Amino acid sequence: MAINDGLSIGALADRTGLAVSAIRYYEAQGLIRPWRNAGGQRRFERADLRRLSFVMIAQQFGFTLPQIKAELDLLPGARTPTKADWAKISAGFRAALDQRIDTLTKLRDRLDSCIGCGCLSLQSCALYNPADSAGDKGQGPRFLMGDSPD
Amino acid sequence: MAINDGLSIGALADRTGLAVSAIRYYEAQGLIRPWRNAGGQRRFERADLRRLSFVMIAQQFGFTLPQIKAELDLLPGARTPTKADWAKISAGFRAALDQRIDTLTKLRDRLDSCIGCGCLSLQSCALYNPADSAGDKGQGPRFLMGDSPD
DNA sequence: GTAATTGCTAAACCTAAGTTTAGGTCAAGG
DNA sequence: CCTTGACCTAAACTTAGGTTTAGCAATTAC
Repeated sequence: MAINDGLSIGALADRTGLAVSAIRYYEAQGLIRPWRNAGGQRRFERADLRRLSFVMIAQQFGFTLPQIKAELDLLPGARTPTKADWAKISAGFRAALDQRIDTLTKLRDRLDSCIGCGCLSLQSCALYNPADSAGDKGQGPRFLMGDSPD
Repeated sequence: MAINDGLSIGALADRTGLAVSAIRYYEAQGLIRPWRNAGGQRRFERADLRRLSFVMIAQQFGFTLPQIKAELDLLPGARTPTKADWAKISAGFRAALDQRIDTLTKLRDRLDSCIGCGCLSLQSCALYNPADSAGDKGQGPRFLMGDSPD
């Protein structure tokens, strides 16, 4: 082990389970800032383990890398999240999650009403509500089932 | 209006709300099969309105285009879904939706337990469960928070 | 009849979150 | 010293679901 401590990228990959390429990519996106040893290789602090864990968890909650970076950048001194930080941030995660569950639940309710009504050619199909989409695929269509107003 | 009936791609775009480019893309993916008029332009049947509506709804439920194509291809004679078809298919949608809601609900439960325990450096963090991920982003990491077994 | 609109194709471009490859360097063990 | 394995960069490639552009052809409107 080198006197000049710090984890190599491979060690960090082993301990987080991330691919080496992913860690380099996260650095390119500004999520971590390793220093370099004399030979130009990346060296990481132990705190980066927590930082990367935070990234992985936040991804599970559906946040994009830029959003996660924004969260991390908000921490004073760009520090790695502490327990107290976590309590604050996780409350936000909780809210985002509630919202997603709520959206899907409403979609399910609309589906249920649609199974019953067989609305494959109705003027206004409850199944399509652009403002409350589960998929968030762009702006989306305005009419359904060939029943646009003539 | 041409004697030789059928909708032009622009008319179909207007009635579905889809972009013309999206409709051509769906054709390239095999979701619709328009014929061509004497001048080589696409002409669509009115049934394609329903077909595209079906595609849009299925997308909301999180299905990919290949999956949607598979559903459509299963219909006898590759026909456009009828009311009876819809009842069958929508039951499958309902199940998929239930599953997604369930996954998110479990994630929320894990988050709740994690807010309380402040587990930012625990050996086994309930927040990471690769087999039940909300994001489905590949295989994912194996350890969290820098506590991989040494 | 002519201009404006709409349609055609093929290929390039877009985002997100990485992976892969090519060609070369560094570090550790014997 | 020498080999092997880990590491380096830059750029290209991947998937999904399309959009944009360029250069023409067909249709429609006046």
